[in-house]
Amino acid sequence: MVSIKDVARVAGVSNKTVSRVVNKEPNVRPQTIDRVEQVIQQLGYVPNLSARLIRTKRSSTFGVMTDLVTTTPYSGDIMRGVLDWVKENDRTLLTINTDGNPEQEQLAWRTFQEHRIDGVLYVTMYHKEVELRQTVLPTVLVNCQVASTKGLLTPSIVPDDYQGAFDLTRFVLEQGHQRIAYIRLNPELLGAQLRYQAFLDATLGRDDLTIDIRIGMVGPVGREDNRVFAEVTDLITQKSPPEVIICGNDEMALQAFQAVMIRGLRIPEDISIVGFDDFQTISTRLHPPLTTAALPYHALGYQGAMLLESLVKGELSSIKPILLPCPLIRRESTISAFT
Amino acid sequence: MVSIKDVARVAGVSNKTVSRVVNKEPNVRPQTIDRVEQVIQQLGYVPNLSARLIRTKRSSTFGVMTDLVTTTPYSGDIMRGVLDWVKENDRTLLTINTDGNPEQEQLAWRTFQEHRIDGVLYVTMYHKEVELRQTVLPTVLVNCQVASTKGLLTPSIVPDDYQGAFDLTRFVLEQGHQRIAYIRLNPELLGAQLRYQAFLDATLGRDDLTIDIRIGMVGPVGREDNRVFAEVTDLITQKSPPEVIICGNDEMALQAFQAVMIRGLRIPEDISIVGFDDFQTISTRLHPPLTTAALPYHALGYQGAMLLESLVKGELSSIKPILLPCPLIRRESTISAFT
DNA sequence: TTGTATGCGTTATCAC
DNA sequence: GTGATAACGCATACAA
Repeated sequence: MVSIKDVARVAGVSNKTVSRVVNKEPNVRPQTIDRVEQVIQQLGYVPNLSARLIRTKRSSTFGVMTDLVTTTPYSGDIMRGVLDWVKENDRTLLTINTDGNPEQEQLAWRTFQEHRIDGVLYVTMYHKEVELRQTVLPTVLVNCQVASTKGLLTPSIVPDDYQGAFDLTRFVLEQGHQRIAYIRLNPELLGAQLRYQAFLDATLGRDDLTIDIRIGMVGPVGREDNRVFAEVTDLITQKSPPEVIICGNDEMALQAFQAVMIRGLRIPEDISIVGFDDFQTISTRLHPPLTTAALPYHALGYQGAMLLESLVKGELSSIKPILLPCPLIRRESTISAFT
Repeated sequence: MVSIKDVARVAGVSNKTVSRVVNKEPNVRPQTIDRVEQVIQQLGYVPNLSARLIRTKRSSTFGVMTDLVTTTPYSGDIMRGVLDWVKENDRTLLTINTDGNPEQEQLAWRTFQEHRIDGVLYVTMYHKEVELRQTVLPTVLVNCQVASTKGLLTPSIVPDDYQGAFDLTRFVLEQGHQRIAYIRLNPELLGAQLRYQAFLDATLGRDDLTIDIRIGMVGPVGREDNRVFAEVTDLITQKSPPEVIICGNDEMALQAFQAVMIRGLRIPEDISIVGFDDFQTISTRLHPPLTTAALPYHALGYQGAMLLESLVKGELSSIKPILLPCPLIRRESTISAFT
């Protein structure tokens, strides 16, 4: 492989001059620059970042550690966000999948150290609480947060499930609906708890409402027992069925749609349905398309990387978790009760 | 940062001896090994891979270059497959997203060279043909193949869309159906062409069949105009509607399901529906679950990495594209015409 | 404006 | 079995 010395020899200059040209340092005569660049082209010289790292101690590389336990495949957009930031900021990305396994995480930390990574993004594919064993390297949590108070030293960025669900519920109430069904997500998910709590808070003190709460899925994350279809079927065959069904997420909304359609009811004329996530393959492909709240996956990754950069540079002022809004996406699966 | 010299000094041995212990080379006394390992623990020494690379010229790192233009989010499983192989084989992975943009690809190749990557996986998120400008590094194509004959030098691994669609069609015929509708995918997709051709070949010469072919989506990949719902509605309101609808993929099957359900028809009693991809969020969440063919995403990534390893080692005998089967997944959205 | 000497953390060579 | 020393490709300090 051709090195800086080869270039220097052929160009008839010293190593240092080549180095200056490559790194665009000042104080080189334009003619010399030209000549050196010619030789670089001609020999196909490409600088060796590893050699540079030994001297500078800055790898300009971030590591991503992820569990890849996914509830919706769109969470892959987090990675996309990270990759986009990294590309725009001349860094590179080392990715390791640990399946959420502590032993594999241990190995991952070690690998990152061996590569002299500048910082680590600890990414989970669904919003959850984690226990962080070690942070030998500057670390930012993406889509997850530490439970214990001692972990407050690790900055994190998460979606604002509470705000999203609160806005969604308020929207439904503004539509004038009074008989409301709520299908809960797997309580194991942190997002499920936040969304449910927001629903309760947003409906608090409204005694004019009739609220029917069901549990849609239970069991270990990713392999849960799905009861949504049965629950919705039960709901709509009651004497006085709900006017609107709020589903814990879009995947559940898909189930609800089918249960309703098979019964010959129309959406939204007979019953309104809302989801959560804005899982596009579902939300935009349903007839009618789904009113939901969007999880800001791409932004989580992008801003998470940004956050890590400022952490690495020591420019981070506050350490408290950053909440990214989940905007209400209003589509045609909901209708006003007043019309 | 603590280096090999620090360990050597504290342990009272030479650099080389520490190196021997770290790399598990022979010819070191057990006692010496113990002592050195103690000091390594004590000082928290972690070898610097960059420094090692300078000497050995082997980075033990693969690069992944991907366009991330995705038709189904499950294609992320390709990355999962790659990550799994890489983890099991003590390599690390550098990922760059190019959005399929040639200029960004250029930069990506350069970055890989700067890092002295051992080999590159060129991954596309849907099965397509690509033009490869340069392969300065050992490269394997995953989920894509080169169009021109000169590109035959680059090994590739792709799903066998043809086989999958052929088997699926044969399965439908064995069920005894004679009035068949086929909803075509965006013809831009290579998979769409292969699947359609397989359907034609599998039904060739069967004049007892009534075949109705529709185009479900057209336009640029990822932003296409979706006409499936309208086409299926049209199909089933005809005088003699099809007994089975073969959809280009699962996402289209979702549309077909809704069009059929809204009309009050039952699946599969009144009409059978099949998809392609085994896009789980859809295929297992439909009622009834969908008969389809599975795209082997994980295997593409996993075996692609394997392929790259043998290419790098110079052990690759044949260069012709590897086809991975798309197995038939038989679920309840289809029924025999004889019952 | 340019060059020389030295050091980074590791492995390779060869001598002891 | 073990160690001294050179070498890898580059950057830094300093000299010219």
